[in-house]
Amino acid sequence: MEENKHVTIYDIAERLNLATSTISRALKDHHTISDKTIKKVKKTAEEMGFVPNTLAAGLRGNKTRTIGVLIPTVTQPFLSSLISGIEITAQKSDYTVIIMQSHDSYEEEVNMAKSLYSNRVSGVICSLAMETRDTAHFHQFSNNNIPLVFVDRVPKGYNTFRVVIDNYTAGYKATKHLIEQGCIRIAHFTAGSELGNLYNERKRGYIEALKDHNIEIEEELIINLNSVTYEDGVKASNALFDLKPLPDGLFAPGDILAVSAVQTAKKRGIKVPEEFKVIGFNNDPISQIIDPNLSTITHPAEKMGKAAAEIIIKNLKSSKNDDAKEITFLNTEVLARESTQK
Amino acid sequence: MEENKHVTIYDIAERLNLATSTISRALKDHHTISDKTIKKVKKTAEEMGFVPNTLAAGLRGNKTRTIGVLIPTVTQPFLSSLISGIEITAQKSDYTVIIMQSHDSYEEEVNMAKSLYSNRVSGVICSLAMETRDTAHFHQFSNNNIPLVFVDRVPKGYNTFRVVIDNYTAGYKATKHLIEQGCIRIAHFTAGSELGNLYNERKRGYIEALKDHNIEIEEELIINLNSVTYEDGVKASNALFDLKPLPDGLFAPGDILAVSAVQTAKKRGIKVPEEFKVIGFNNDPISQIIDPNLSTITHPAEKMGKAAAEIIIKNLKSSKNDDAKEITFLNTEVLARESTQK
DNA sequence: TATTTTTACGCAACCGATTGCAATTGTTGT
DNA sequence: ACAACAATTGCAATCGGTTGCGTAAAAATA
Repeated sequence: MEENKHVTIYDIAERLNLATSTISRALKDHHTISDKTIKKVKKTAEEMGFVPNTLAAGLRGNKTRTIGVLIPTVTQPFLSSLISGIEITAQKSDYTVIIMQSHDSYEEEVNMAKSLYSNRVSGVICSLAMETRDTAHFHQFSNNNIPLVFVDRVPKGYNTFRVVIDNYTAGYKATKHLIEQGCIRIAHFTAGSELGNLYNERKRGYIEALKDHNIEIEEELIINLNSVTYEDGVKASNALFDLKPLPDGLFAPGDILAVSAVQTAKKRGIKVPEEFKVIGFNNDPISQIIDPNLSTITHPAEKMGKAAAEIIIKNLKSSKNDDAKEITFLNTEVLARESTQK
Repeated sequence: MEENKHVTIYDIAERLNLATSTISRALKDHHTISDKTIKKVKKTAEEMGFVPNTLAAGLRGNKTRTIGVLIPTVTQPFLSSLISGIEITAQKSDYTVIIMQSHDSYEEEVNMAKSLYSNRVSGVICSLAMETRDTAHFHQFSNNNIPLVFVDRVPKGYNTFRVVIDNYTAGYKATKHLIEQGCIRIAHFTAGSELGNLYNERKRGYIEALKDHNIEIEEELIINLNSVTYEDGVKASNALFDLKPLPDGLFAPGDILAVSAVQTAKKRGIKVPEEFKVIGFNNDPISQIIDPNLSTITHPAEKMGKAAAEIIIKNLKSSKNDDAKEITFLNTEVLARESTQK
């Protein structure tokens, strides 16, 4: 096994009797270098198997062309699609993506933010951990002019870029859809109010839709879950089905929860959608697999990832220090499938 | 907005009237530095908000504590779980993970391998792209003593670490399970023989199991798919159900395919598992959602990720240049659920 | 008290690419 | 043929930690 040292521009320079500065410029098609030299350098670089050391370039230029992604986990369909979008866009502009999982832990998020900073990422895309209550650990980016984009689970009162959907409207639409399908006693699952309180927003939409249609809001139909997991969904569903006059609809703010409700209903002999209609959220793959197919709200994960990455890249190009950090809203729509059919 | 320059060890050195070498060593608890100084330095570093520049350290020390992950996509459940495992293990040893998606394209894989090398990753974990036929683009790692671990879809005839399951045995077990459940005409979906030919192995297991149980191998029951997708699964399923004596079982080497078969069967009025039993592969989330629940073969994604990361980290610690690159086999087992019930 | 051994810290080169400015060579104009 | 200018290329500093080696100060030994 050869212990090949990495080939550097010094090696090329020596071979061609040129200065490293010339090599460096030639490789980048700098206009002050003659075409002959450029060709010669590139050819030699290729021959010698030269691969630029991005560390050196990054250190010198103080820019790494790296986007740090800090999210709760990569295994949720929404988040893995988000990553996919980020990565595709980053790739096109020759950016590298570093991914870290907070596992919804505040402490890990803080450490990882520091780690990203330590890696001198050029930009950061983050979806907040559930636990996170304050965002001081992101100041290191803002203070150093490193573009920061929050996606989906975004903090309030922090002037940064945000890429989100309108959770209020989405919640409203989902609920309205149930009403239109004939539901009159509509339940709702919601989750602990975290910093990026998207569940609160969805709930708000739910409540407004009911109000607008003159349906009474019943507190017992709104169940608060500890976590958005299948297990907690089953618990909540059972609690729901224990109610005396059975609700006839459910707006679950996540497909996993909706699926748990559908399956629990089945087990208890409640027919979906005849007796009980369900609409989920996210359009996860499972929504099309489960029987009956799940009506749901689209959540354009990949688009959001692309949008976030584009914001970072654009912002990095035009180094004008925009103080206005716009919020990007992406559309959602109701996907009416079997689980809410009349 | 403050244009805070990053705090460096030079800043700390100046403030404390010490040399940068002392600062550097103090921050790492070097034994030649007095406890007093160490404490003082750490306190000051903290106060000044010092965050080490990993680029500088990486450049100088030629080690970045970064693991590059090169996989087809992050959105497949198996692969996102793999990442999760890698990331968890890396995190524990203070390694950073860089992720790149080849999208099953050979060309992208080549570029990204170069990009990882360019980023001077300390180690590489890769699952090959479908298109990939040769592995020359990985020599840059092997030649430079950068540990390289292939996972799941691994090349043959390349002396590197490999973390895999025994696809032959898994295929054998799956088929045997169907036989035990009473199937006598068992179909099989397989996919184009790529470099890391795990589908071939599973097929081999399928064939051997049939032979061992004196069941004739019928070529028409073995359907070759272009891609392992839901759409192609539906096509293959329809082809299968067009056969005159209907097969009574299917070993699908992926849960998506199995699900497509189950749903196609349902649509055509074929009862699962009464008339047609199906076993999948991977234990994807959908396997537990679909009705009937899908029997499947476990594929320990997270464990495989952890194992791969551990190999890299271990190998990096003991810099002894092991020429023996062991293969790690992880266990798989049959999860008997509804879709193969007698 | 003089000398050897520890202990604690400083000096300066180094990793590899980038870049402002200087220097050299080549062209054009007169 | 010579000045003026453009086209190329070289020099050397720089980014920020790291580390081998040297040295001063403190402690131990003679």
